[in-house]
Amino acid sequence: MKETTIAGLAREGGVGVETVRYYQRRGLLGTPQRTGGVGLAGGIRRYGEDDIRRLRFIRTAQTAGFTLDEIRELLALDASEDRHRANVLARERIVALDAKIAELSAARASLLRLADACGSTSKGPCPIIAAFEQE
Amino acid sequence: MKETTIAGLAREGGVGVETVRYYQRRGLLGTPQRTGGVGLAGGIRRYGEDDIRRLRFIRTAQTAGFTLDEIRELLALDASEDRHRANVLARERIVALDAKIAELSAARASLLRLADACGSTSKGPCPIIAAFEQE
DNA sequence: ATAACATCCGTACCATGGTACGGAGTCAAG
DNA sequence: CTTGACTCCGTACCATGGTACGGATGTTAT
Repeated sequence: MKETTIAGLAREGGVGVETVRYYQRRGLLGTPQRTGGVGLAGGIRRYGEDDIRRLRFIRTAQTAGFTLDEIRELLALDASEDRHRANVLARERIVALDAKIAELSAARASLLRLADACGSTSKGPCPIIAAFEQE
Repeated sequence: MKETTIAGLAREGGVGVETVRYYQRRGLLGTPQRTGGVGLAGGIRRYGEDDIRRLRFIRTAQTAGFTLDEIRELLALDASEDRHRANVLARERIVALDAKIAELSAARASLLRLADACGSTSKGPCPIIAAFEQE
């Protein structure tokens, strides 16, 4: 069973150590028991595969546009029986995502107009503002 | 010739007055000469169609993922002869946009898997983390 | 000409998502 | 058994893109 330290976890998740710690503070990742440690103090926390999966999930959920607070809810839901709530959150996000994708596609079209207009050999200023006007 | 105050400009651009003022501070919008005003002080600034177009451009450029600093550069470029620079910026952003659109599409697929898995009638927890795992 | 409302501007504050610092403790190698 | 790298934790700081406050001044309707 592969166990690692916070640095290993961060590496596996493609983030920095400080970011892992930040997620812990925000309640997205747990803080395992410290191992070793003399008496009351010290010791190092060890992380396993579950933590890595969890961290990776956080990153991909972020790309889906969930905020860290929403991701915290999703993570709580993952273990709960509330399938309905999970379903609602997913569908809401799909709608938002579709809107965002449409928006970006429109922006892409504008940029293509811009690049075309400013790629030609003719002289003079490039009408940047105008290129966005037919949105 | 339709002239308006900052509140009208903000309304036309779909933003708040404070946001307009923020863009002015950031150098994205100008501050026209104050009209009226007794002696050295006071007077109200008036805005025209150009300002409205400029403000709308800022908003749509933001949806294309440009930062306010980049938008400031675009606005400066709009009047300049540097067609090449404009072209480069546009093409760079198209590449970034394509990547972002692909990312969002992948996230959408994950969410659809999630909604499917959690929409079924069966009981138990909904595997939210797992639904994102085949990315 | 006065009340009611807008503008102007500086400054402060906010949310989000981190990133950095520094002192104390821990651990493995030589 | 010391040196060097890493961990832990609290706290501070950062960038981005705003939002709010408040006093002085300007404008407009009655």
